[in-house]
Amino acid sequence: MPSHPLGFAVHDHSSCVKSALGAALDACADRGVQMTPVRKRALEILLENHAAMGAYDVLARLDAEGLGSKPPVAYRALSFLVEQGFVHRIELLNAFIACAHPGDKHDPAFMICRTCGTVAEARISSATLGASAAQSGFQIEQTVIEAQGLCPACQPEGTA
Amino acid sequence: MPSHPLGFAVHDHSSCVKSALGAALDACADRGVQMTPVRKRALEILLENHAAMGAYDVLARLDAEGLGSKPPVAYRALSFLVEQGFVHRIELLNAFIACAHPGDKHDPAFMICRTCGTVAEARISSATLGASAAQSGFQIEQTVIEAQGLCPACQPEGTA
DNA sequence: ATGTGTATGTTATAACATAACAGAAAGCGC
DNA sequence: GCGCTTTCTGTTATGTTATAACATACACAT
Repeated sequence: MPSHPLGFAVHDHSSCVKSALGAALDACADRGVQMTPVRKRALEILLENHAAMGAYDVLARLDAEGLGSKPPVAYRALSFLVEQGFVHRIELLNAFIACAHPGDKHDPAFMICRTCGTVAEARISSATLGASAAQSGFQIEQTVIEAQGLCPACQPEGTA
Repeated sequence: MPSHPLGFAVHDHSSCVKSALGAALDACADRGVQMTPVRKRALEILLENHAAMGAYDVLARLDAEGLGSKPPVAYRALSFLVEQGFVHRIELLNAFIACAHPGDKHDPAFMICRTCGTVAEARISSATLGASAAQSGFQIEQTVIEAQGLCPACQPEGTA
């Protein structure tokens, strides 16, 4: 059982990095967009880190490798990756995380542990929100669904 | 029809301000917390404005009235109001808005128009998210549910 | 070779947020 | 009243996140 759909469990990390990167490269080819060195490295950094990172954290690593030292470099790469669906932005943390379900574009949902900072991406439907929107005539383009709380590992004994 | 549950319609504004303020004062009395002048005025500003405002926008108004000119003044008042459930923070906008359903604490959901900036608070259940969380053992403490898109008034003709 | 589109490099600054400490005001026990 | 504690406010300084604006490079087509 190399991976868990909800992210709070162990998994085969190096293989998940490789497959996600491969999927991203394929998607770029399909869509006719460019996976340039900065963009690719930014994605790798997020995939390897496997946790939410601030834009300036990503920038620091890019800088260490000579790939750019100014904020716009990081923000532009991250914007591209988010647009393409390879990376998600987590509003509650002002941070970014590599997508756990690469390949298909989707609206993500996250569970964020306030103790250890672990972020798990969940697949959920936003049907409830959609129904509410339809009722009022609102046309949804993007949804943000984030929960903060305690992950299984950080809960006091007997509370889980 | 003075008000609409989803916020994209007209309503009796001055009465909604008064009733929300009254509900907040009552809640403070019940809970033994203080609705000080700065806090009260910050809430009134948000209620009167009836739209999402940045912390610095609120601060500018407080400053104009001699109630404080430094960022911590605004952030402290807003933190208090959010804690008490009188105001919600909108992560997508880094902004604050007076609660549309004062009195009972709840996890809010928002629909945000990207054209006119109008924000509507919706009552929705986060049951879907709750189920996903329960499955993985995650203990939710707070949820953020925000949708961005086009409100009825900003949609191109024939699209609604 | 020139134009066009896309991506990168850089400067500067805008916008959002908090740590840390000092002072004032309110409540309480005595 | 007096001293104590708690809570709230005032202020300085700084930290963190994000973007506008403009210059340069590069790739590809005509």
